[in-house]
Amino acid sequence: MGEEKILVVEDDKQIKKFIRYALEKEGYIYSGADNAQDALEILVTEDIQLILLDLGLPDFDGMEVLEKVREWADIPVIIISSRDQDEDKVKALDQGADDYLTKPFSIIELLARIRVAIRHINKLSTDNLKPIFTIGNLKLDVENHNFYREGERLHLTPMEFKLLEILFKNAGKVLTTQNIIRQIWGPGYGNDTQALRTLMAGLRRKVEENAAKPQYIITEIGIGYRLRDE
Amino acid sequence: MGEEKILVVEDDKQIKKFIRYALEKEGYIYSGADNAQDALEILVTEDIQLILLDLGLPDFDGMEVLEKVREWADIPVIIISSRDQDEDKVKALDQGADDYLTKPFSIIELLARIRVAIRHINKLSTDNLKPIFTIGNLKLDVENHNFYREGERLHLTPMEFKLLEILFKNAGKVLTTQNIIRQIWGPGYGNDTQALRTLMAGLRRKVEENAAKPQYIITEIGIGYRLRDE
DNA sequence: TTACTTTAATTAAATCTTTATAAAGATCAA
DNA sequence: TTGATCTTTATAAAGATTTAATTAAAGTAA
Repeated sequence: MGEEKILVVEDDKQIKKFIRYALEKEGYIYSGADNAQDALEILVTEDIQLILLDLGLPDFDGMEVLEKVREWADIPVIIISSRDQDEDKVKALDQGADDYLTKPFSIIELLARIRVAIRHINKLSTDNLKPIFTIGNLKLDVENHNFYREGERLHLTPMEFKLLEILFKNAGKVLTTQNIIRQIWGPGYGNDTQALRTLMAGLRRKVEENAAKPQYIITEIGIGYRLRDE
Repeated sequence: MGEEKILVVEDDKQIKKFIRYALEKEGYIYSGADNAQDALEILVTEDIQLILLDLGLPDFDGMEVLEKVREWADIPVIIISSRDQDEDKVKALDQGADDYLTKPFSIIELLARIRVAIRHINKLSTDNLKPIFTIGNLKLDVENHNFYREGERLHLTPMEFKLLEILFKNAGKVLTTQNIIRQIWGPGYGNDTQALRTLMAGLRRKVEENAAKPQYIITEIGIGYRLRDE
């Protein structure tokens, strides 16, 4: 999130500076062009995720840039223009622009519309929001709620799954029993370490080859547990 | 193309009439609601492709409609509002709206922005278009609304079909009961897991050889259901 | 009507908690 | 270092609780 590279095509230095400041503050990577020629150059050499395009450029009309981009890629394009005629907006939007802002515009609106555009591309690429953890021959797919050992899917109870997820999220680190208990049973739960031990025994029976000699879930006596992560 | 059904949520009869005329002239199918209540009602009963939403509604705030819709589906929403404060725009766009137009707006700009939104959903749906699902000896033809087991066509009730479609679309993943309920009955529906269980029993009787030992629709106790996908 | 959906009641199953006991590790005096 | 003792952890099994499946009956809409 927030690491998208945005190309700003605008000849007014003042406005460009202003936009650059706002974008970088939000965590985006900025790239700038003063004219159509440079913009197209940057587009083929850099990995741009979104374009902010002014229509009034010194060399070509911004519409030509839009046309060239659309021949070639589906990068979202937000037009920023001083032309406020409806016909201009319609033409640009039908030419493939994703949004159209008229100058002067507020920077918070611009940023919100950038977020909308990025949401759209993320939906296209069907990003996996939740990670898939893999350690040794164990695999935990949190998104789809699946656990595999040596490629074979094994059933975990809800609490076993939750416990294993906590361990995976902190792989390599030692978690205190109290910490784990609080994460599973919530705060206000007594220090019922016995319940955790029982749960742990059941989980180990499924995770480990030999539960008596754990290879993954290591006990740190007097402290808690740790998932081996080499 | 041009046969999308558009829901217009707006209490001003004048504006609604105006928009209706424009939409129908463009070949869209019009559907109208005066308030939030009716809007949600229509959303669960009709197959809506796009929503034009006024924020100033008589019963609830339009933002609540937006929130409910987003809990449940990815239908594009274009806000049409007389509130022209930047903060309102940012809030709505971040809440999941796809565009924001301030009244008074020109009808040609509205139509252009509708075309942009529809372009987006068409891009989404052509990328992951799978009209006929097959798993084991089950076949689901969503396009023609047919279900086959071992080549033999079986009748499913509308809700059974919808449920099976959801399962097929997420084959291999575990779907929570709450998630399934929302997808079938729509937003604002209580956590009536019992209705789902009954529906599931009926579906299993048709899908499974032996409903007592399901081979396809697996129960993940404490979580939800999963369609086996190997 | 007829087919479908929802509600309700009963039965069944899986999961969670508790308890008892065994095993492993730590401590300390001689 | 050794062995007695205490502390901590592991496992198994019984009981309690939660969750799901099934069936039948009542309500709804075409």
